[in-house]
Amino acid sequence: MVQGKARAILHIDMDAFFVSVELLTRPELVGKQVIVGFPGERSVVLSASYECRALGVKSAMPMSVAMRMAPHAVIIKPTHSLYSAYSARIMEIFRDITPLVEQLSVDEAFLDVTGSIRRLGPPEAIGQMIRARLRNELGLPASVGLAASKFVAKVASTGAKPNGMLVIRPEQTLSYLHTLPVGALWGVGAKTAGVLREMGITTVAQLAQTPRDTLSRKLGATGIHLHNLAWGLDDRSVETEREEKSIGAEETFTTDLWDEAALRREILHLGHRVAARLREAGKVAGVVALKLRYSDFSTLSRSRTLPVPSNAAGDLVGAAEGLLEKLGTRPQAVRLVGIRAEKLGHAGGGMQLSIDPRDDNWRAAEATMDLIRSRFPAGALRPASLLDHGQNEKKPGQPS
DNA sequence: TCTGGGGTCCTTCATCCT
DNA sequence: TCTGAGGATGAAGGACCC
Repeated sequence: MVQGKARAILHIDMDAFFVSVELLTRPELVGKQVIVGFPGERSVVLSASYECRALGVKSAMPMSVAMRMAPHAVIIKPTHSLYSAYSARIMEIFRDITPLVEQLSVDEAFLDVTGSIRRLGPPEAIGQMIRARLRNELGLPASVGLAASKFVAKVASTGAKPNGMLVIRPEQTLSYLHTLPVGALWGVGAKTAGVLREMGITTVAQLAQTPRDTLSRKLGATGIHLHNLAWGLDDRSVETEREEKSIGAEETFTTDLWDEAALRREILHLGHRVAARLREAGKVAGVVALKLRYSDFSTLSRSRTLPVPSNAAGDLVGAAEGLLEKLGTRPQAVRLVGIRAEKLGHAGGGMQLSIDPRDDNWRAAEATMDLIRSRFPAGALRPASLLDHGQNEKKPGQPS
């Protein structure tokens, strides 16, 4: 909703972020077809250079399809630690401009620069300044959208790609939005687009002209939300604080798995990964969820509330194994297994009490493992039950 | 073409409690 | 003691995003 003095919201989105970071150390690949992702059969494209995108390659596309579309592309395995490091430097630059930064992911954020105008000049100039700093200080291209609301700013940055800036003034909002397909709206994916198509709606303009009741009947609250967006109504503010609501880990096997023991080993492995991340974040889990995906891609999840919130791997693994047992025999081979910690609380507020002294020993052992992990490379330490087992189930290049 | 891994949010259904 | 309504909560699944 644009009322009174219009806000100045920037949405900044790095261009082909993973690829751009990799090219910093491989300048010979600039201007070439480059894909970041695992070359394995079951992986997907994480990021593609614009030279690849011109051939139809997109993020999240199966790697096998991408390689067919761009057979000469150079494939680079991802270096997530590097992307995190650059992400931190990008966010530093943003916070140098304004404290009102809402980080959406490693490579994009909203900035409310309404209060920075007196100090730094008009928002257009601030946007260009940020792009220049990203380019000069980090060597990374970014696209910027400027509008009076988060949603329109995001749409604008998409329209600005690659390496550009698009300003949508309040009075231009509707004429711009109504030129777009419904898929441009945040929250319209393949399914919702399909429902809308069946209703004869393929553009934002058509969506805007559809009665709210009709949309509500078909799509529930989503329909009302989309109708608001189609009229440019979005008064959400830039949120600087965000608390994690869940922490999880999952693994897709190179070949689908029937072997019970191998499945349990993976659950043990994932449980330790999740528990370590919980401890690192100073959190405890109130609920543990187990996720299985079968050969036919059908997915099921089961969850269990822990008697006492915990961040000990033993507790997470125990709950996940209990859920697995409750499922009984599996109708198909398993393609993916995952564990997620939910209903997170702060660790330490109420230290877990246990009647079993062995629990304290385990917790002490896990705290020691955290310490060793922090000083030595990842993967140097793992539970004994994971040694010399199950290596063939892992995807190539995946840490274990 | 055949689908990763990390998340968030929403809807629906079941269960418990008053 | 039985029954039904309605709210709160938990569990499961789906859709979506990057």
